[in-house]
Amino acid sequence: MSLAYPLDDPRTEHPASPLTQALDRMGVTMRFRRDAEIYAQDDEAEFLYRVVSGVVRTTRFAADGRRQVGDFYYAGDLFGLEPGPEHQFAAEALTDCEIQVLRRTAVRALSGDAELDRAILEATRRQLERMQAHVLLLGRKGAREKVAGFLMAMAQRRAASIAELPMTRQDIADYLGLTIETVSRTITQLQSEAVVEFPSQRRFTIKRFDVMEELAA
Amino acid sequence: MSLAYPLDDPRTEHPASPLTQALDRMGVTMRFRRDAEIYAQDDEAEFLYRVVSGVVRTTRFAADGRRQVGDFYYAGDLFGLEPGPEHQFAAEALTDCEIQVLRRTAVRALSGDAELDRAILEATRRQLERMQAHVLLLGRKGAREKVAGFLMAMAQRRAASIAELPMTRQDIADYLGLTIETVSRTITQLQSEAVVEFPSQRRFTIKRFDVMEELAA
DNA sequence: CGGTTAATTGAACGCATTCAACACGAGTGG
DNA sequence: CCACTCGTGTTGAATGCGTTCAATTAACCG
Repeated sequence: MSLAYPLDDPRTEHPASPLTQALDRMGVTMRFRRDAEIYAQDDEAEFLYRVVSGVVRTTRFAADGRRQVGDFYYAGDLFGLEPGPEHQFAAEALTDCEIQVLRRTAVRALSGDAELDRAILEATRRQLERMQAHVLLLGRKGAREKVAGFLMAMAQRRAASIAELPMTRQDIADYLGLTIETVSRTITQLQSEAVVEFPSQRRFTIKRFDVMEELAA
Repeated sequence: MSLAYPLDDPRTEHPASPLTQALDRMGVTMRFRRDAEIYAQDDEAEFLYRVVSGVVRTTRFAADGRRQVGDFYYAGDLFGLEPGPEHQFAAEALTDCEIQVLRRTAVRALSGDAELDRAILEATRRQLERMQAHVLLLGRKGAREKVAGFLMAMAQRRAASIAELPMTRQDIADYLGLTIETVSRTITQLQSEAVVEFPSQRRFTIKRFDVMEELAA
């Protein structure tokens, strides 16, 4: 079983919050292989999850079969914070990954620890912020703007000058509310305009940051 | 100065949470007239807000001048919970309204009150839930589905069989990532199919719940 | 090497947009 | 009462962009 992407992924080094500590102490680390389901849509929201390595995506299927990708989570990110008793989105392993899992009731038992509560609130706030950014992206009219916005966000996740896309074009399309063909065409177009460069299908660098910023603004 | 909509709006009766109590005790009630700005995009996020009466919308302007409507808030709803030090969206009075305002530092000073923290977390969770629903709406392909989804959500806010739309077609369009013309045409079409009925431009009832549910699913 | 999935490219279509004109209601003043 | 205005909403016709369907190419892995 060889991994498509390295498991150790020292991206955003989150500080050792009480929540991280609680997960380390009381959480169980589980492994999922590519495309395995971590939890299902409409499952009880009874656990809290943290990505140790790999990448996770959340998805929701509409009645007509269309799929909406909610978000992508990288090492250090918390997910499963969705409100309500049931998950609105399913969570799947985009790549093979390690996930720390903690029962919510365990968090609640630890409560009274105001710092822990605050850590969860902060994580929820971050999640909200990302959803707002997603709304902004989806609200954009043009495919160029959507794709550019997505690539900019992906590039920002990486400190390195070259960014990787662990997800397929289909994932990107379902995230942006477009089709694979449109995503592909748009990327090709941005390349031909020397705005971005794709040395391979899943790796890219931004050549004209100004143009991209303008599109993603 | 006559109001377009009644100020007393006993819709969702939120329970008297610690947060509500704190707002009642320490909050200041302010009045805004239609289209007045409650806070600006990129303002410091230093207050917490609660709608007493009237309706509020949050908006964000892109660099190209396009406007994205983030959400609509009714009596009892909390807003201004956005993460980060700055507001991602501006808040404006959609109708004349009364707003209770509470300094965040005041909330923080009251903290240690675990119940209060939990109330804020719950409000943030609800906000997140609404953003997720918004992402789902925006991700939909067709204008029919978007408009139907919006009308369903608006109808659910009202217990009454007849629902009101305090916002303009432009607001709806900017919320759904469409144009006013498309919103108008779609509504006309739904009417001609006897799926919804608009006795006036701002009031409607759903005639074929099954069809609407199918579209909004 | 095949075999399979992912990604790109091409051509025709369809839906939302754009630009423009018109309708409607509320408020104002003759 | 009518005429006028302004904001809001509806309707029409032509355009354009993303989609759809289809075929081809590229990448990955046995």
